[in-house]
Amino acid sequence: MRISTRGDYACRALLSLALHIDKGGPTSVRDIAERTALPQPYLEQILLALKGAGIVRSKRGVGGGYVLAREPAEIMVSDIISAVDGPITVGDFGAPHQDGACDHEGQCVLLEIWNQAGAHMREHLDGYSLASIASIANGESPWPVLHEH
Amino acid sequence: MRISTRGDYACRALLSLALHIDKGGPTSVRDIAERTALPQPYLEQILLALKGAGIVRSKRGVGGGYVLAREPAEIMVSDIISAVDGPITVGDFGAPHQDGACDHEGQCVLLEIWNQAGAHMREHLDGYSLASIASIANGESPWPVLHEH
DNA sequence: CTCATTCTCAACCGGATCGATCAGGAACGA
DNA sequence: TCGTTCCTGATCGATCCGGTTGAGAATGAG
Repeated sequence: MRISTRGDYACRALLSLALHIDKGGPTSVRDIAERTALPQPYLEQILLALKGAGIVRSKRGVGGGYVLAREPAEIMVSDIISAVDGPITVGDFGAPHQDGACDHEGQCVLLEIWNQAGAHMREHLDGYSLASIASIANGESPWPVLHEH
Repeated sequence: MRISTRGDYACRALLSLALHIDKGGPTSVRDIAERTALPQPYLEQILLALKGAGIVRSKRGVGGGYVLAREPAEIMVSDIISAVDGPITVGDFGAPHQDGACDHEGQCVLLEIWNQAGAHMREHLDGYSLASIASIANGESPWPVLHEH
């Protein structure tokens, strides 16, 4: 999985929403763009995708903007990435034991290794919620201890 | 890191070399292409990159071809991927605490998460050598137990 | 009702990358 | 000298990516 700037931008925008969640009301795209220093028109497009995935809600008209649709603790980085960058996989190879991908020598084994890598990735990104990132950013929480192999 | 077909193809080709290592002599690109069912002209290009990275050696003229430059047990999947697909990272964002990437809100934290993901990836791909893959493919070894998070 | 605000939608663009091919050229061995 | 085989570099079409543009439609303040 390559994490594109879209995924990064989406996370930055949502992190900004999470950090200012006390304000209660919606935040306009313009404000988010200013706080995060991201290009506003591009950000609009990304927020639309996040809305489509049910991660944010929107309100139009004056005083409108975007709000997180769930609690920050229930929005995982993996959700965000797959909403804007598509499913979290490491490559677009067929599944093992399908479409003849394993007809030659030990190639199934390689496919399985790529799939494992994708699964690792998903697990890792599933270990961080907006809430946890926000509190690390605030200095309220330390970095979690990571399991090494 | 997105693993492209180049990385996959490179591994398949080298796995083929490892599986037929008993023959001793070099194997021509044509033979490798036939055994792996990969497009030969494309494969040539990939093998050239692998040669540049010192993973295979080549011999020209009749009876020429490619040979693994090291023991299969000493060639890691991570070596192969980074030889043909470039460094194993998850995205091309600047390093944390550099070029102003962390000027806005808690964005450093996100960068660090991406870097961790890349590191995980590298470790995972560093856990398989050509030799281990070959013996799994042969049924001589079982799959290793994976650490879950 | 009117109007500025704000989200929504769709097209578009330049550049990069990717998978793949093609056409020689250069080394090597018989 | 000649065929085999690697080597080099150019090229190609398709796709994606980061980003812009421009018009439209809902909303609420006045």
